[in-house]
Amino acid sequence: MSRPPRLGEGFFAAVYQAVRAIPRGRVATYGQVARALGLPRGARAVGWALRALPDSQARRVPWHRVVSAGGRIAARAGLGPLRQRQRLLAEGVRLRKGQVDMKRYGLLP
DNA sequence: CTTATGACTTTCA
DNA sequence: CTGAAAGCCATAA
Repeated sequence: MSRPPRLGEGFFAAVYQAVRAIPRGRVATYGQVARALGLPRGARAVGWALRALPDSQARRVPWHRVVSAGGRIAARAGLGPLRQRQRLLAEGVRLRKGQVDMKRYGLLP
């Protein structure tokens, strides 16, 4: 049987896999994830992939551990930012002025 | 093929 | 600290 066309199969999967590798209680930036994928300047593309993250996968992909440069929670429509904040707090990530202290919780130095 | 979009990032005023 | 602008990347249309 032939496979159905799977757009962005590689890239999306790579992003999700990289995000799954972020340990509980730790966070990484979009830029760091992009780097891990070999795209030093593909931060926006990572955001695109997470935006397209289906609820089914959201269960096993810790998308809330991905933040913007400096530890800020990326703004977007809906309750996303609020839920992200709650999830982070729930696993012990303290916020400093609404931002994550990357020195302490950043996965990478 | 060309445009437009967005969970980004960095630089500059 | 704010905010604008430009650069970047994968997709969507």
